[in-house]
Amino acid sequence: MKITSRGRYAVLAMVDIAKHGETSPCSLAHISIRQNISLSYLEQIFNDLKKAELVRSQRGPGGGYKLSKNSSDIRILEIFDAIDEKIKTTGCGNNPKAFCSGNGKKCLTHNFWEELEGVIGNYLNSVNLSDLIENNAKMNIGNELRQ
Amino acid sequence: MKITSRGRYAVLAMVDIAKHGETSPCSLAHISIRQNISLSYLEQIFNDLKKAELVRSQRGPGGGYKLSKNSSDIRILEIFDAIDEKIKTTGCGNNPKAFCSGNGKKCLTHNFWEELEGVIGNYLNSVNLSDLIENNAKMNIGNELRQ
DNA sequence: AAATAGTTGACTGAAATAGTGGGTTATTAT
DNA sequence: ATAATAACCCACTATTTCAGTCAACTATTT
Repeated sequence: MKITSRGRYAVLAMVDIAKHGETSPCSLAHISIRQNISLSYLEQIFNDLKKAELVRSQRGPGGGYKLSKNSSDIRILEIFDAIDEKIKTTGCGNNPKAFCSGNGKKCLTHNFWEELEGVIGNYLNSVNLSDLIENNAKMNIGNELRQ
Repeated sequence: MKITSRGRYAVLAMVDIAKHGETSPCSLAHISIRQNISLSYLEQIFNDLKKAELVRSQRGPGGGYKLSKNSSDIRILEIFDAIDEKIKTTGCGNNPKAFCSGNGKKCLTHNFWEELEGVIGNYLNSVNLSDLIENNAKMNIGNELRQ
């Protein structure tokens, strides 16, 4: 069970914007340096984030990206959906026409995997960007400082 | 976020044994047919399950694998651990000596990913093999039959 | 002795992932 | 106007992981 770098980067970059982009937009170049993520890779990711209308872009000097809503209104699950980071634990992808074994029957573990997907999805849906920033602020007391 | 086939197969095969191997051992050949999993692949997986002492083997005709404990005493998380299906959502793997960025600092999202790992781990630890069989029996009422 | 079934290790094809690189277009500041 | 900036877009590649195969060997039972 792993998360792709793409997924991790997307969330990290969004937190970065939530933190630094309150007033003026954040350029990908800055995010790239602050969070140590390849610029070209960020471009691809933000293409998707923009399509999903989680961010707005501004071209030219002084431009960059801003969140399209309040940071407390952007849930991590939305970011996952935007970049197509799927939560997929079943083998069949829940296609009711061709369950697990392909013979229309669910395998012995199908329901369990679906429940696991639910557990993960619920958690990702319960956390928003502003939670992450607050959590970080709390944890920083007596801990390493974060960028 | 995906689970590997290896992980899915391991749990599925263990449920199969829990269901069919009460009295006499289950051969991998039978599991292979019933659950539609490549025999050679199963062999690799059971090598690990045996090392972790989740199953006992019996060679020769009539042989096969049996659970080494009661099905209600085998938690899904143990199976994951046995076959090295890691729950890994951080980028750095939680190595305290070289966090996320490699400079000793945690990234902005590190704590969040760790919490997610906790949520998933807790769930996998809360379910055992006998739960899966019972759940299936329940769901079968008014649902498709399972193999 | 023959059949069964676990044990072991090397190897392969395919797919996904992560990342690079080059060029284009819009906007802003000088 | 022009130069700088930064988003936008597309094609390509290297690496890794995954899933599965193949072949040979050993122990056990009938």
